[in-house]
Amino acid sequence: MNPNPVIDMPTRKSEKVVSLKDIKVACGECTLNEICLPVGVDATDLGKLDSIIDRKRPLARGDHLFRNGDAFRSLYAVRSGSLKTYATSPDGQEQVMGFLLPGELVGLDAIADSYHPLSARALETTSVCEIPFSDLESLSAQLPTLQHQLLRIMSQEIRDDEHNMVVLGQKSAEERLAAFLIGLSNRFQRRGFSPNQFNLSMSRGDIGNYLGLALETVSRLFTRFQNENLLRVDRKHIELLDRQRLYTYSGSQCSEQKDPQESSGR
Amino acid sequence: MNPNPVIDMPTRKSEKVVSLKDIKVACGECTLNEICLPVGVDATDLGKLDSIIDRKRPLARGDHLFRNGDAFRSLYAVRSGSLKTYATSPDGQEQVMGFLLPGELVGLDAIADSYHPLSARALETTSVCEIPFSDLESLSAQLPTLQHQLLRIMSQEIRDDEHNMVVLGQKSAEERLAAFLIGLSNRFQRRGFSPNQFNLSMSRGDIGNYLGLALETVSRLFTRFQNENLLRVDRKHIELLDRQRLYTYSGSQCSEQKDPQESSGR
DNA sequence: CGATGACTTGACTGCTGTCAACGTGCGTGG
DNA sequence: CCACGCACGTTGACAGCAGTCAAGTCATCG
Repeated sequence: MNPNPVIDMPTRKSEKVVSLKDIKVACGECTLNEICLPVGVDATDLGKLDSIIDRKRPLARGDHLFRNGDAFRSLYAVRSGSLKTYATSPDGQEQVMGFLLPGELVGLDAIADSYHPLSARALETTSVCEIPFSDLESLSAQLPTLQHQLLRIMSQEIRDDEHNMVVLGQKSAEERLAAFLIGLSNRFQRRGFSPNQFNLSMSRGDIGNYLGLALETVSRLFTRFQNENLLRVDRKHIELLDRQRLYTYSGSQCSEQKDPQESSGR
Repeated sequence: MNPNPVIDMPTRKSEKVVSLKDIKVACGECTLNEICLPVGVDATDLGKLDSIIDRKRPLARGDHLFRNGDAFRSLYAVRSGSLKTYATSPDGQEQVMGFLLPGELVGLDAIADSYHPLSARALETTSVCEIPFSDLESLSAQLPTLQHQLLRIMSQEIRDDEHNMVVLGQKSAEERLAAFLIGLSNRFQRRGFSPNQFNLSMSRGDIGNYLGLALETVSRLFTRFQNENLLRVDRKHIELLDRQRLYTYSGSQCSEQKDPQESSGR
């Protein structure tokens, strides 16, 4: 139920102090290392990367990883769980900018001006790896594959954002939701989860906000898609019944988060 | 009229072959070097950067710098003129993704998968510096300031794209156009042009496409803004009469392309 | 078991897209 | 130099998608 087959993690509600060693899992043993920062980095160099990374205690649902305006010191890689990032407008309105799944990097937009333009909040129990940026920069200068992978990840983020601009700028409500679901499905698949069945960790309101739609519209579309036998939805649980047709619904050219790095099997 | 006070350039219509030396201007002498890739790179290292950069002959209006699907080998820095980037959907539709002004880098979205996901086309006579990416990567590993600046530029791009997502997802038509004009104005100012008076090198159709609006809507808004004495518009020429009020119109929180690097004075 | 928050459904309004006609400026060619 | 044609831009009429407001339902948790 809780999408977390990746890492053993202290039981959710236990407040007892957990030794950091217990949740420390080296990149080499992390099942995400084929889609995360270490891609292409060989075993010996992986140790150097490991040594700068700090595995933190899990965040509870609703906890902030950082807030809009915080000084930028580190990037974070999601290890398990999920996050949302959002901007806050002067009048207090929230604008959801993205959802982050295991293996994805948060905070790339903060490098430019050394503070976080967005806030990041856990949507469920979530653990992250903290990667101090100055260390990462030094290490990148020494490890060409690491430098390359960092640039690739940032490039991929730019491309994904461009894709989102198309979705937001040109697509109808139903196309947006379809594209969103296909994108999520692809991302889950890439992480070894079922592409046809998953739980949404975010609310309807978050989805609507992210897609530039009213939450009522999202809700209506879910029931419509269900009536058309495209999918089955039960509260947070989604089952895609006809991924192909859903893809067509999305106005095609939807390939959000499609395999960025094809290196080893799986 | 032609926004090009930056670099001497061969006369527009002359078809005679121009020696490459004639248009070769080293980064050190380029007035854009305070907002371009060389930021922070000192004089001696600038020579190394220079040596990998290839200054090409100017593109004519309508020429492609690269096309969707082309292999990725180089980034390009705009030296003078302007470009638009756009995606092409399966059905041949164009989606404008951005407009590029002097000092800005094109092609950052192509690093991830080694081909260009977008096409780039000159909106007017435009010259660019070609920067072979493999050379840039090697050099970055040697020059920490160059590596840092490259990461900053990519981070800035991500942030700008996030800003655009807010504009497209949440803003009304008038807010979008106002935000677009404020953003352009800021970018012109940064390059030493007047922030209150400039020429649009792109068509109404391009603007609408970029903002997710029908070109008719863009046209209507221009006349409305003019009637409200926010600006004066004559064909391609725009004069902003009340930047403050236009900013308010944009739904605020608009700071697209605001001063990224504040290092040395003017 | 009641309260709270998330979600669903309905009715209505309005913004913005579409279709269509018309105006305007520029380049081409006579 | 003028006339024509074309591309680009403006303006108007109308319609439809999606937002807003509002009421009602459902699940979860104390």
